[in-house]
Amino acid sequence: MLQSRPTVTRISDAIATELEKRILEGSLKPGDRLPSERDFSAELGVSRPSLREAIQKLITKGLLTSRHGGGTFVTDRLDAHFVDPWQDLLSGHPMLHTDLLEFRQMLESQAAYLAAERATDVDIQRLDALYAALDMVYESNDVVACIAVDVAFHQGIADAAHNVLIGHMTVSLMKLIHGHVAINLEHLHDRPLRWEQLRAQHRAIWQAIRNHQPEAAAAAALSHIEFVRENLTDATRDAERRLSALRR
Amino acid sequence: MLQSRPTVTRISDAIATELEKRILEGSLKPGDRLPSERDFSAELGVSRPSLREAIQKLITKGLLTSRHGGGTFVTDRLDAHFVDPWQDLLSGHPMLHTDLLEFRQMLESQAAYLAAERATDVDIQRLDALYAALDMVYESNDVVACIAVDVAFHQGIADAAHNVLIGHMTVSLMKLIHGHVAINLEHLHDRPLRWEQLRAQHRAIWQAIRNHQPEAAAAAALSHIEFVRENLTDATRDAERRLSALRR
DNA sequence: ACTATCCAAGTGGTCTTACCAAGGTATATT
DNA sequence: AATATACCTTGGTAAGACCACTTGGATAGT
Repeated sequence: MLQSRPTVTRISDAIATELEKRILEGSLKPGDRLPSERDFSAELGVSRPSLREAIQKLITKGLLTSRHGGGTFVTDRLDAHFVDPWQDLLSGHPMLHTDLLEFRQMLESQAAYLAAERATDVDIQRLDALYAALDMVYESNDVVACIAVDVAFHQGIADAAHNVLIGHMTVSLMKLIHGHVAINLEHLHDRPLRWEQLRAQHRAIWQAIRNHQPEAAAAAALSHIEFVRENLTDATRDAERRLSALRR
Repeated sequence: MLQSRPTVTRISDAIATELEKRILEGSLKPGDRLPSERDFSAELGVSRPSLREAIQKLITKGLLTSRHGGGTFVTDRLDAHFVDPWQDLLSGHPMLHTDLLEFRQMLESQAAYLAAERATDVDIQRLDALYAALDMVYESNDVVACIAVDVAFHQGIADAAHNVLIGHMTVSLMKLIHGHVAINLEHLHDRPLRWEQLRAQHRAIWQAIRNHQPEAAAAAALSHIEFVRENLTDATRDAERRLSALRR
């Protein structure tokens, strides 16, 4: 295993690029812990020193960190690089939320499109589970759980798109969005009709991806975020109204 | 010797920094050959695996190179120091190029769409200037200038979209893309027909934005990147062909 | 005497084994 | 029940052996 080396003749290099690949593809997510060196070397079919050399390489690249006696972990530097500039930008300027939603609309509709094209059987299975969880949790009144599952659902779609950049971008944006989703769900909480619409939208996206209908999936995702946008403006208007009422 | 480790608990790190120091100080000049791993490890008073880990680290940093059966040498060009983490990741994983272009296609078509909707008079003026410069510089054979203006043109479109995220994202991607644009233009340089197509595509985007035709602008941008994608696959295939010819 | 071939020493690359040191956990002791 | 101890797992280091490749000198053929 792993012995096929394209141009390099150093197996530690092969291991390093393999690990890089797994990190980029997302099978090794930031924060994940690698198997122990002994187990992992056995699993890869290489010796422990070779594995170590590869790990050290990636540590110098900043992709991994290791704690003596603890384990070796994937750094979250990749996401940090993309998000950091925006994080403070957004927190300081709430008016950027519309920009964010616009961007999200583009990103998620494209993700849905590609997911419908490329989703594998395991992707479908994962989405099925996520949708089931989503449907379930909407019955309860646990807003926190709703957010978590909602985010996981959209992230699942992005992963099914099989595009590294889309995957990482979605992760980044979701971290930013977290707060918005809270506002949005809060606002919808006592509006059963719209709550029901939301479920229908998620269902439409899910079905379109399942049936491998790219155009339909993209359209469904588009109108879903469109719905969220309208709702969010409602919500913020309500909030402003309350504020001005207080000032009066 | 060397056992005193300031903050790090990893002796391979200590060795690596020590070697770096020697290289920077000049006691190890570019082109110099290191002692054999066995001798050197004995001389430093460390084990060979530790020395090797340190050497591998410096190899990934680009400071050393090793030839199987030959020896380990100090690299003669020390420019490899400042590398964008994403940059070398991309160069190491060609499969990401397709992902990147796919993402760029989505991003730029959306940017063109929004730009056509929202471009102000000053945006238009700036785009006019950029397009004029682009048209001008294509006459010359200055590839470097072509890249710069090309990037500036696309960045101008992104700015005209008046979405902070799209703007920032375009800046980030353009930094990554720089290399690709070079390959692409290089490849097109002696193909006048395609060169002409490229001009026509830029012109189409520019016109559509000028005339505030969002759909047309998006379509033009889409087909433009599509053209680039096809071209780039051609270019990489050519490059591979040359390589395999050399190996024969 | 010259050339071409071959072989052996030296070098990086890999593997195995063993031991040390730092976390973490479960258990026993108080 | 709270604390402390022993133990197990994990990363870090070391030593020795073997393999694969490079190199250069010795040898054999011309």
